[in-house]
Amino acid sequence: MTATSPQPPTKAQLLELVAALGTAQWQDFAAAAARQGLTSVQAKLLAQLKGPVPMRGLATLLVCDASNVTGIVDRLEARGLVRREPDPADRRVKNVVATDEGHETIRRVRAEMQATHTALDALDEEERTTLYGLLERLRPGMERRG
Amino acid sequence: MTATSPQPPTKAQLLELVAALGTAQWQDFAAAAARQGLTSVQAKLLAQLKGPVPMRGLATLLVCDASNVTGIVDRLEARGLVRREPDPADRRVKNVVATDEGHETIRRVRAEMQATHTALDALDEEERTTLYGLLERLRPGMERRG
DNA sequence: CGTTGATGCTTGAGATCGTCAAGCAACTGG
DNA sequence: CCAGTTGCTTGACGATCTCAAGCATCAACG
Repeated sequence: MTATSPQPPTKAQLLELVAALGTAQWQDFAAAAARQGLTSVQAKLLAQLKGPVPMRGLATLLVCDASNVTGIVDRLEARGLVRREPDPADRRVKNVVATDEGHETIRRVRAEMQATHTALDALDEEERTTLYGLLERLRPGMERRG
Repeated sequence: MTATSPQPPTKAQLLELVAALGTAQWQDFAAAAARQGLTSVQAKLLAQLKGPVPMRGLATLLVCDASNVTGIVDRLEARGLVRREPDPADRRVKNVVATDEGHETIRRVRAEMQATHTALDALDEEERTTLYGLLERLRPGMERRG
């Protein structure tokens, strides 16, 4: 059935496959987060904190209401994984920063996404380069509405 | 910057890109579902119903507790999008079936995932074939734990 | 047949997630 | 100084999710 040039997949098939892998990866992430005692959303927020980010910025990144971020940060802060710092330029703003323990925790989550790591290990360097290129081509259409 | 053979991406870069696209696609799906008055989870459940599926099977497909499925199906049933039918072979089992309106609703959700459709339209047939092949190579590592 | 154990589903309690409306503090532009 | 905007929090409420408990049914065994 498979020669050097198989039948091109329909858009529906491709869409289904992309959805399936997206779901699988998300659940891998959620499971890894749970092992660190975090919900998926908490881990996702923590993953954004390479530097200080204002509450409003987090709401934008997570595509949710700002009032929702308040609660998530509350719980992370209660566990010592993030800190709220005043913004020197605007006293309304609170910048969220990951603590050392926060950074270490999200590093562990990423390291423990076994299913994803295993899957990526199945590709050689050339295939990864090709895949990366194709996915980058998809990105422009995906980010910021459709 | 880009020659015919760019530097191979690190696994971390590839992982980040996969995660970003997975997130974008999920939010595209959630937005399309919301336009039909559904939450993402309700739409996701509805998307599984090509035929009758027992409650327990849905819990397995959605990777969640069976008691959770009860509530989601309750709400879908109250809106006439699914039905619970007795299983002729096992009176404990209730099979969930999408109604005509349920099928039509999930069809509309899929059709309205504009960002995803637009993104896929950016690829030509050969690229889609290549991408499909690579994603299929990833699947074995992703499904069923890692 | 009857008992024992496993399985399918629901219920209730409790936590998190998510939105909206309202409120206060602080910035911005006249 | 004043009006409008913006950033964050609070409270109310619904949806999602897990766990423990309960009921009905099935399967297996004596």
